[in-house]
Amino acid sequence: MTMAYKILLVDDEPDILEIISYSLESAGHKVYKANNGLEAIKIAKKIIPDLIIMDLMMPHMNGIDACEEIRKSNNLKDVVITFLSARGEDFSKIAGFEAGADDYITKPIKPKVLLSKVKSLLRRKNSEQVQTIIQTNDLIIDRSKYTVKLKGIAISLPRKEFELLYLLTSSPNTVFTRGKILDIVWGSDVIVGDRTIDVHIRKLREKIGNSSFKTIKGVGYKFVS
Amino acid sequence: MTMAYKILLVDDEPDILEIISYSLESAGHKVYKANNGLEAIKIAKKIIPDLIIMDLMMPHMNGIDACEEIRKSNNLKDVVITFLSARGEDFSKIAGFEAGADDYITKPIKPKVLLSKVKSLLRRKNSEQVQTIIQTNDLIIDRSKYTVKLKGIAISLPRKEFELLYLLTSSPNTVFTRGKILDIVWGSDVIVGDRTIDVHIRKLREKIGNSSFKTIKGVGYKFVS
DNA sequence: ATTTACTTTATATATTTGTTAAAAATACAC
DNA sequence: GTGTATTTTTAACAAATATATAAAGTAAAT
Repeated sequence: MTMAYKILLVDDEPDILEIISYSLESAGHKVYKANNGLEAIKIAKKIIPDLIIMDLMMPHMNGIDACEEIRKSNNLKDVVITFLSARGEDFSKIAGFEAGADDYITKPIKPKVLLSKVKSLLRRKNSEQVQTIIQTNDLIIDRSKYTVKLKGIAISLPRKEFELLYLLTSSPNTVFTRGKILDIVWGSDVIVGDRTIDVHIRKLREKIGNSSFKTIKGVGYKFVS
Repeated sequence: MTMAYKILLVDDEPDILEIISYSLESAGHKVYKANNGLEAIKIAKKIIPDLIIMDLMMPHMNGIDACEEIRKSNNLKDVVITFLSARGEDFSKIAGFEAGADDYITKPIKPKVLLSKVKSLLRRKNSEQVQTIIQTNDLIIDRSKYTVKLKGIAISLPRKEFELLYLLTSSPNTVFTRGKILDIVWGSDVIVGDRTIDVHIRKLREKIGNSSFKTIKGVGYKFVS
């Protein structure tokens, strides 16, 4: 009954990477590896891990900067991040929390300690989850599975379209301004034009039905149920 | 649609001040400038800006101290404050937000990024509005949802009509002069004729009912409940 | 190499908003 | 009450804006 999680492991020492990954994998998790912060960000964006375990000191990009960068990404806001640090790096530890880390583990790493910590971190994450399934007349949207059913038939939506649909259906009959949509779906740091939203709405209309999405000129869009 | 905000810009480098202020001003904001923290506090207390963009490192008084000082002032508690920081400046200082900053922007500053951030910060501030739902005998008006229900039936109104209805119903049985209506619904710097208001009233009368809107000849209109 | 997702751009289309002028209503003086 | 001046209503039109859509470019994934 142990759920398998995606864990991203980031360290520049191959030995550490090996040791930790072995113990996590034998606990049934799927482990991805990166050698530095830059690589970590790249992989994280791709796989959207449940947990990131990251060394503080690394070449190219250190853990704190990487953490900061990761927290900026909309899809990765809720990922649990924990740092690995050598004993005595007290100051950095504090900085790590400010960067958005959830916990830290001191080297040398004892597999047992690590596993129990991972378990507790992921449990915390899971219990914090909000509403993941939205139902309307014709739609069933499952956030955790990333699936949409229209009148019982599964349809597949790319990420942005899904997020947009999810946002609009989360408050039916409520108008969302383009600004708000950009903030939530794209994230406040992303710069895309307003027309981009229109195009995604169009795609949703094609797939879900024209009448479900109402344009409020001069204001924004709403999902009608 | 584009609301003009008061933005206080604080930096000791005249060039930066110039560049940022130019891009903010061309976006329609009113920009005030200060060269250091002390000056910033002085100006802020006077003008009560909507947003303060402040450099971290400045002579006389640095950004963090100024920020703390500003947060102490009662009138300035709700002002949005964002720091400017050079890339690589001690992260703990920036990300701590202990001083009460809401966000930070790293130099070098790209105007597009800045504007998008400003937009999003100010939107956040604005969305913390209070009363959004107005109820009268037959009407339910929800500002945040941008919806109007007349005797339980949803009707849709274009923006200006909605704003006008919202204004009049926000104080039923109170006469609004055309001047006041123009100021609030159209904005004080927009120039449209008085007849325009009459026409919009007419449209509301068509949709909501003639008797709801009373003309006070020579004065203005009121919503009767 | 091909497909898929996302964004941008330009043009077409639709809707909202604003103006005008004649008609109607109202206020007021006599 | 009647006439006159003033203000508002109304409808039709003009102008300004916002959105829809197609097409094409970009980047990433398979």
